[in-house]
Amino acid sequence: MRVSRLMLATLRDIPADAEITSHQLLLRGGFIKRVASGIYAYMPLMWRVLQKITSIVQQEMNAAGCLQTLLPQLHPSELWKESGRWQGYTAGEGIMFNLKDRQGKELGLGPTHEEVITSIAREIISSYKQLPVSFYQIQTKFRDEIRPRFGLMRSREFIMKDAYSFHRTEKDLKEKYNKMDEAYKRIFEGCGLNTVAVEADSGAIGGGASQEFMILADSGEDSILTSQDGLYSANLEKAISIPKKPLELDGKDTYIIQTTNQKSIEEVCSNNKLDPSQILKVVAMLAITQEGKIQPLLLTIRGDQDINETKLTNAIETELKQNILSLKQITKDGLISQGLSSNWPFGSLAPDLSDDLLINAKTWERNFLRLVDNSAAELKSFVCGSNSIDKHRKFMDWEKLGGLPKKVDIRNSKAGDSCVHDPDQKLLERRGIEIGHIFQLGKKYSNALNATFTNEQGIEESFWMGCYGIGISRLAQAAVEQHHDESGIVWPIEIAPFEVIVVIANINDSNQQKLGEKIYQELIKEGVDTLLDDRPERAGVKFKDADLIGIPWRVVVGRDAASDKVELVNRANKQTSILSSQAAKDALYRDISNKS
RNA sequence: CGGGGCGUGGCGCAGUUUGGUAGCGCGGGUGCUUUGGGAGCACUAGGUCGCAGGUUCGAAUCCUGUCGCCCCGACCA
Repeated sequence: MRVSRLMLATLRDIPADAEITSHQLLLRGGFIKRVASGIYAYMPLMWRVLQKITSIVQQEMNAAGCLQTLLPQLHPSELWKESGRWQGYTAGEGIMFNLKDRQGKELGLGPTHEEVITSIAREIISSYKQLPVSFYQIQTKFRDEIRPRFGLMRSREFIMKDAYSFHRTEKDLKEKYNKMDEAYKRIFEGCGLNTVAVEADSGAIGGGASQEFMILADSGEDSILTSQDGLYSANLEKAISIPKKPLELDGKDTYIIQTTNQKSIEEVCSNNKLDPSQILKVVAMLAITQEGKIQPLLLTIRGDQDINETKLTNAIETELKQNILSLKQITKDGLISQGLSSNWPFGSLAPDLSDDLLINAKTWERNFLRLVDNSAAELKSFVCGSNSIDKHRKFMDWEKLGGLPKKVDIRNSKAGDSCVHDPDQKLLERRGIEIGHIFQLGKKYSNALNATFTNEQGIEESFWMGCYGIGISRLAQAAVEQHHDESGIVWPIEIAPFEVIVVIANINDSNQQKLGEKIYQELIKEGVDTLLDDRPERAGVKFKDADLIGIPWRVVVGRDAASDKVELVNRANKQTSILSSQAAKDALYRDISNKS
């Protein structure tokens, strides 16, 4: 391809609406154009990158025995109602774009494809003899994100590879899961990326074991906790750890301490010579379920710890056996709108707060779901609220509070905590961009959609399912986030839009022109993805553009063209060597064939 | 949705406080010069100042409404 015909439109200034480097560089290099918030056009250079990623993914998926398909983007609501996800995905803060057709039938624009693939599997798979089987597709998905941001990192329309596997046994599923784990590692390595695999929550998709693949970057939206020895790493949502030891509180005889105007843990501590680890933090919240139930919650955790909403949501779902749509704080306004007294002793709440406070609630459940985090449950003696304003109780224990509520892990792990696998190891916190996620779904969807096969005994059984995603367009931008310098993008050669750019320094010099053309033609003939910068620009402009768009190798045909000498420049390390044109080509063939 | 910010040629911005001929840099076109790290000179094209209403002799500027975009939080590949 000739740069003169490429519609290359690079920008010198940083577009105002791009925050992170990778987004800025993709816009400046003309790789993407924003069409609306969270909706982007992939321009020719970007499309080449996406195609390269796609082909690496296809190769590994095919090698892992997955069958490529292309599933519809328009999904009938019936399927999503069968799985029970229609309401959650469309109502309120749901992320599924949805519409009605001319008959008034409701349709959703696919954010993910469990329902579609499961409904197909139930029709075509009837016997254990057909199992296992895995399908995958690479295509555009739609999610009406609450807040699109950072270009392709969180867009409303994006390209994703998703795969779904069907098995007769859990063991078989686990084997596949491990195989996919390996395939994923090869894919990311094949794309020239450094990734970290972390344990993850399975989130809205639901199911069992799950693992995310992260690209480490300060701009990442996820927090990752990793042990120093590298043996443990998990997403913050999922991470478990041992919190630091609480300071002992010695004393058996409970008494009231006056805590006037001391609302926060910090205030109570500094005024009464206490440590946050000696205090119970009690939080009143509401959980809104998919069935419309509004459940008041009374949550207790150690004062120096924080609640993890993902773990909390999971714990409540287990308790209530209903899906949670959202969680929110109980506020005075909320109490008033329920016709309840707004005089709750916020700031002095205790785990034994009476259900009587809810007795006149209009739409809320009239009792608290009480949960206590392990960190608080383990305290022998502690300070806690007294359920009356400005008073706390010192030297309390769980017996005096009428026993321990349901014990759960709803605590955020944090940097500095000890690891479970080895308490001598401390957790470190880093930021990451999630580019892949593999799940063991189990039977959640096959049960919901009644997708069964007949086993050897002639008995119908639901499929064991797995699901495996890679954000193709996000991966492309994450690659830029990981590989760039002050001059622009430094594409890993495996996914670069072109492998080589031949720059004719001065197009008016016929020696340069002829030699440049010749090298270009020969590289093309050898199957090297080559770009020829044949524009009548000054050399400096062409160098700047080549650096910005990040082509891994640059061949400069310039002053010494008459004596068949060219310059070979490595974009990543800026190393330059002056070679005969043949030697330069040989060097390129060597490097590029090593990589592919 | 809550909080913050911004909409002025393709891109980056000034002008808005205090109403009075719409400006600068980059980019585009033409010509001459230059030709290895975003060249110089000259000429030139390109703007309903997001949109709608209002106030005023007069609105980019003041008022009201509305739409869009970006950032921080809840969502996720």
